[in-house]
Amino acid sequence: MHTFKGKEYPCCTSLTMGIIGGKWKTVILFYLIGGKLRYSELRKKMGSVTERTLSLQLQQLQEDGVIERKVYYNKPPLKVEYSLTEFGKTLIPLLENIAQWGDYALEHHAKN
Amino acid sequence: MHTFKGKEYPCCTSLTMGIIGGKWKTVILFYLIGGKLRYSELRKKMGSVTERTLSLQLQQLQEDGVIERKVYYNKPPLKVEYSLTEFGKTLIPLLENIAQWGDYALEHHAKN
DNA sequence: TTTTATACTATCCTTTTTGACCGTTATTGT
DNA sequence: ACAATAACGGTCAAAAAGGATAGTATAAAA
Repeated sequence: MHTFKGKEYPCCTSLTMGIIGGKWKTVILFYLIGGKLRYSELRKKMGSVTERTLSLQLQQLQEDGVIERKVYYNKPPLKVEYSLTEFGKTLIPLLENIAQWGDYALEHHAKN
Repeated sequence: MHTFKGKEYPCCTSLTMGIIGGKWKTVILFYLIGGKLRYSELRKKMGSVTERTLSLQLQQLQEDGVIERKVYYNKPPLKVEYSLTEFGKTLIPLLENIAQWGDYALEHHAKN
């Protein structure tokens, strides 16, 4: 049994999944590999997500320390940018692996 | 938008997560890397899972074609063994990557 | 002046996931 | 005779995740 940021996980694989799991987190992280993005840019890239869900996921990723949020207060309109932290960048090889396997599965087993 | 086994995913990363995501699936798959295991062996290794949840997860992994179930009817007691399919074996590098990152996170960021 | 854009938050609700607990069939060990 | 093991499935309930919709503040654009 492992503990990370106050949550308990039965295995090191489930710890990873606790951080990047769920319907949208890997999608967000995958887009952020390319560099920082504003809230609205993320939303456009991820067509079907609702605003509430997106901001919840962003909050959780921040809490786990994998992304950071920077606000530019000078001269509205408000500008907020999200990016991977140094810790979050250690996820990049894994995220690419996940994306590659998804592509592979589609190509080789997409009968239906 | 991608479709796999009748389900829709907005991104190739979420397709992968749809197959290996959830609280227990990576744990099961990770144990199966070492070779086939009986239902009861899996249960002992995964202390806190309930039987119903374990069998549900096993069913879903079968439906997605990553594990297979073999029953030995000759001479009860019933014996059932689970193992990775050839398709499931293509997940091994990814699963190891996931486990390694979990370990890494624990070592470097386990303040609490 | 109404609309648009930005970056959210608040409610409420539905769906999905997970857990607790019990029942089943058959056989071997004590 | 009775308990234990094996491998589940069924029912109910709680918890977690996700979606729909609307509202906030500010300022620039039409």
